[in-house]
Amino acid sequence: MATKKVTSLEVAKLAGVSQSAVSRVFTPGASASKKTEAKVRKAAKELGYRPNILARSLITGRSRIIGLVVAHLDNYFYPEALELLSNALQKKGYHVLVFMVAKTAGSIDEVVDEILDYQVDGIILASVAMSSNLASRCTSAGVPVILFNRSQDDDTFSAITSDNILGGQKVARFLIAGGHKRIAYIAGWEGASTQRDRETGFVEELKDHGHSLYAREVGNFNVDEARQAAHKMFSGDKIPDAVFVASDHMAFAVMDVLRFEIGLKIPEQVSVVGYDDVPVSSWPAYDLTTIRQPANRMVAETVSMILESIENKKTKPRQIKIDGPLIMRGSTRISTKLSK
Amino acid sequence: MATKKVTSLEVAKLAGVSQSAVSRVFTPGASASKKTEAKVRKAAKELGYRPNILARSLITGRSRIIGLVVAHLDNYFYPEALELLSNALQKKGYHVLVFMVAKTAGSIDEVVDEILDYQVDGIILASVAMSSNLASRCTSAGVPVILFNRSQDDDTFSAITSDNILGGQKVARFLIAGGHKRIAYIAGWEGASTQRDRETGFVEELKDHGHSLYAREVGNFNVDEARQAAHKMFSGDKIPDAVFVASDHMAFAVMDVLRFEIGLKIPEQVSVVGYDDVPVSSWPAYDLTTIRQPANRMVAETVSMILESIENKKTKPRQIKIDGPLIMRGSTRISTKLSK
DNA sequence: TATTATTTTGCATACGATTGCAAATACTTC
DNA sequence: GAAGTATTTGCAATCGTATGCAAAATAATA
Repeated sequence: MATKKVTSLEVAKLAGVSQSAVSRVFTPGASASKKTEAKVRKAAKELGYRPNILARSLITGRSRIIGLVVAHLDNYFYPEALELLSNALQKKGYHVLVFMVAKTAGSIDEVVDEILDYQVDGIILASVAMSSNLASRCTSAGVPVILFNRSQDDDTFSAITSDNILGGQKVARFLIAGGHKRIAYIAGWEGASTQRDRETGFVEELKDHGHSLYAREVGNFNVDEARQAAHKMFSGDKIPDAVFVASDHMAFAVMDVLRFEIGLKIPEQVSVVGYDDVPVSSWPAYDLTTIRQPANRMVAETVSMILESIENKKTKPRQIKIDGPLIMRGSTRISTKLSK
Repeated sequence: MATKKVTSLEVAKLAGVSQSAVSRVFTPGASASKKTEAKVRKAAKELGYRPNILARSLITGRSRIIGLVVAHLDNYFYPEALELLSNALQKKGYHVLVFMVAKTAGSIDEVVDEILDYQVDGIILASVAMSSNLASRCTSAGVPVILFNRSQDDDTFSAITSDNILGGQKVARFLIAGGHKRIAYIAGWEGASTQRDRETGFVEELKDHGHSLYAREVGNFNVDEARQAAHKMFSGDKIPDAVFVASDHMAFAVMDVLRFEIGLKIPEQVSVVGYDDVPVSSWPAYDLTTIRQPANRMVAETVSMILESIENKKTKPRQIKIDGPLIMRGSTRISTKLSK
């Protein structure tokens, strides 16, 4: 009934020691004799005492909270990443405070300010950009910032991404090797580095092999817009025979339009390639060829990097790109025989 | 460089007022004259001051943090719910601290203990059960607990769910009306109230109409096990003509098995119904008939209920069930001869 | 203008822990 | 058993903010 908070002082009284002794027992790396430790532990258990993390944070200056800013969870790559991140950080004694934002750049600064209010030990920005103005706020506050699945031109930030340029190249080589002649691209949101890199790698590699982009539309990483893009792209008489879609999620929408609205056979008439390798991609209904973003390795790098930055504020920002394989599935044809 | 924390004291000095004055300006509902408020605001902006939430929490006893415990994000209902929850709470000035847990009951108590360490103002358990032992810890700590998408037999907890019993009934009526004769069920994890309620409503309603369950397997809310269940269920010679699957996610797996491994036509040979109405259900490749869990309303109720409990500790626990419609799509046939 | 009612303000304390310092205790070693 | 070293312990200050209380300033009333 009475919402009683058990404090270290009460434990101390019960155990017959000083309050500092109690604190030392619960502070890793502090010295206490076996005897007092035993007494304190016993008293603590009896009262149900647990240290107040907030009070501890106030004095140590570390909250063991990591702020995570994430835009949408609609791309199923993020739930996966979030789960892995949270688990990995939990194992290290940290926890994740989640902040959702609209994609519009304006609100992000505001949100990061809120984050800083919580005295977080670090910030992870998932697929979100940040004004350099605010960036300096963070660094001057001593809070490391890491970009996850996004990079920014200025290398003031650490950033973890898959190797999007290389990924785009792989797709290009794969489609060319498959004998495709009219290769198209459906882009994500142009403000995203992931989008730009995927397209750059893809287009450059096409060019290097004497191909050029046969068609291009923009889907903005959005299912509805991807649908429209597919309609536009495949409405004429001379349609592409392969399309690289900048994310799996858009690719699913594109496949649905091609199959169920336009009536094209995949992969016989059109090959479709995505990017991310979210779980749905492997489901037989889509069976989508795609580039895998190795979420577990990306998360592992992110975690180790942010912890390192927390330990040692001097660490220089690094950009890490993690290579991911092309997962060949049934949405692409590989025969060199031409269909038209 | 110098990781300087700006404190209210520094602002006070610059503004030429006392520290309390600064505090009052930033404390909603405290009194300060226009003049000092202006001075303080100016100084604060100049120094980039923002109140330290942790220090504030220490004294007010409220952290404006809500602990959210969630098991897996693999069911795509949860990302959606998480996003809505986080957004709604953010609007009210709260933030979500995420704790991932394994589904095994043991670890949950441990996690809730960790949560309490952060002095959270409330706890939301998403699809997770809790020992009554721990429950009393929370209430005695004055921390309200709400179950989201799960209920527990003892009504010591507030719980928000969709009306799973009614949902199961709706599916039964719908399948019977569709003229199905051999109606089967693939269950979720038997430890979940959602599973039990869906099955209860379904089976009872079948019985009331003179039907009984033609077959039953268990999928444990798990894609792989759902696959196996489908294989088992549809391997004999006399197979069901309709199957209700306890979650959309499992239903997708079942559909894939039926179509691509067993070679059955949906809905001509088998009707499939799911539960949740996750976004994928409406995608043409699945086009799954399902019961919608109204995530937005569930979240709205959850938020208003937890805030209410925080304001007024005396509130009695309530169980709320929210009705969701059956969304009819292409995975089920509707008999032309039979009608009601 | 004098007097009272109302705000505003500063002082000092509290929230629940950590930690440097010095005193007290335990342990070695001769 | 005494002297010296290592360990444990309590005291007290501290982290950054909120808030009760009394004094000061302002507004309201006669």
